[in-house]
Amino acid sequence: MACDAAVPIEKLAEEETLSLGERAYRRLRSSILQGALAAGARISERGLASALGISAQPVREALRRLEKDGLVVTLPRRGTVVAEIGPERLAELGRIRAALEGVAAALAAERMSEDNLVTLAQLVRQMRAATAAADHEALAECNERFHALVQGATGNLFLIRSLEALDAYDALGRPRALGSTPKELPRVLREHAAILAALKARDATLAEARMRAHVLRSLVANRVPSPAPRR
Amino acid sequence: MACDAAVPIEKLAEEETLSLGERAYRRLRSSILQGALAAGARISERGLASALGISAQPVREALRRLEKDGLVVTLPRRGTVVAEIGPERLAELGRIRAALEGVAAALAAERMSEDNLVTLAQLVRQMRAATAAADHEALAECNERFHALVQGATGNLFLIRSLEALDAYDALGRPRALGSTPKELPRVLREHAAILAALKARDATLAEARMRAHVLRSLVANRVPSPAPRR
DNA sequence: CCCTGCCATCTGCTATTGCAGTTGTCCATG
DNA sequence: CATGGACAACTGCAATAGCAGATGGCAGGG
Repeated sequence: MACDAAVPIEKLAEEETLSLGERAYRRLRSSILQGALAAGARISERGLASALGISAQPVREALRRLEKDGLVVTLPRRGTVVAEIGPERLAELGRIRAALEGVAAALAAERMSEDNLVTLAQLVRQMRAATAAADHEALAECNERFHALVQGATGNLFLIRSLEALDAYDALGRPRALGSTPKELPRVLREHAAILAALKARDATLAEARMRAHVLRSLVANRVPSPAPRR
Repeated sequence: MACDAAVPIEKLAEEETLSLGERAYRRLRSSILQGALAAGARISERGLASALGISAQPVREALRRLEKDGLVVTLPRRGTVVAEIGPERLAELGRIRAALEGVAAALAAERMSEDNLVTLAQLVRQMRAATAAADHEALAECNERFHALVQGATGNLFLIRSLEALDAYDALGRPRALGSTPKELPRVLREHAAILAALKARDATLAEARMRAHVLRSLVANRVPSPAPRR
């Protein structure tokens, strides 16, 4: 079966063979998340289609998926607009995220592979170095990989998808203002280490509690100055 | 603006003016949930379209939405099949549900209206009567309304949608086997009363803990005999 | 008899076309 | 000048037609 082919087609095919609807979805999603499409902006199926150089069908499909994500709302026969999300809703979603990440940690504690635990330990070491060097960028990436690994270890698609959707909300509600905290770096490192310890010990309850508290603390640390308590 | 119309169009229009895609989605979803479309069954866009007497487009749209729900998986260029869900996944989803319902209870404790609390109290009274009469049917309905009210009181769309999706999974994984527990009726009543008390006291932490424990207990009570621990 | 290659058929996917409801504008009218 | 109604330009929605890729059976060569 074509053993002569020495070039690994599979790699580059990842981005090229995706359906147009899929590509439109990802592109639109990132546009919204990065703020290129501000909240409340009106979107037209046809207009967007011609802008992307494709038909209206895939665009419509992408919009439907974004609607399921809650990033967009469609008014029948009137138009589609980018969803808006207030600070109070964002706080609620943060609490939901904390709960879900907690469950993810609990599941991971029960069934995470030893290999994954080793990888997590490596990540924590990298975080320690990044913290010492005050490298916010590296720390943020390690943090992301840490959480992604824990979530992925659960193997639970529903959980992963829900957290991805929450990520989207999070990025949507916090427009461009995620400058990592200045002196909170040691706390982040310490908490991840503690979570890792609980995972290694296969203590689901402890892992859940620590993960949940960690996420909650990170949320209050990262939040914008204040919604200026109106009324 | 057409003030002469004395007939409330809005009511019956609910089912008639829905888009074909929306109707196809609901119909397919209920078919899957009720077991008419068994897990693993193959679905064809064209076939289903002709069966429903509509075009393939709305059907495709419905399938995409179901895919987002996790009720269906699509293999590119090969076909679409109804998702299968094993008992272990079901248990995981139960824990996720418990966590989410816990957060819902916490949010509800903080912002639930007094009217809603009164309604909940009425529901608990009805549950007491149903328990005394051993009316499983009525108890189940009260239970559903209780939880729906708590969830709705949060006003959080993401939370509500996630729990709806979990309901779907639940119904999918537990095919026709939800005969309420025989002698667990008093426990259900007691726990709901306790949750209501915490909500009345506006104690978010307590409400969350009680709701979560309640859901977890209901899950282990309702679960099938045993997945027969293999290995 | 078994394996290999081809081809009819089915699949999801995309483009094109047109329909029906909504909105905003412009002109005629009071 | 203000107001009401009709027309034009949108919008999302649906149907039709045809594309490329995947599958299963069938025939031909080993």
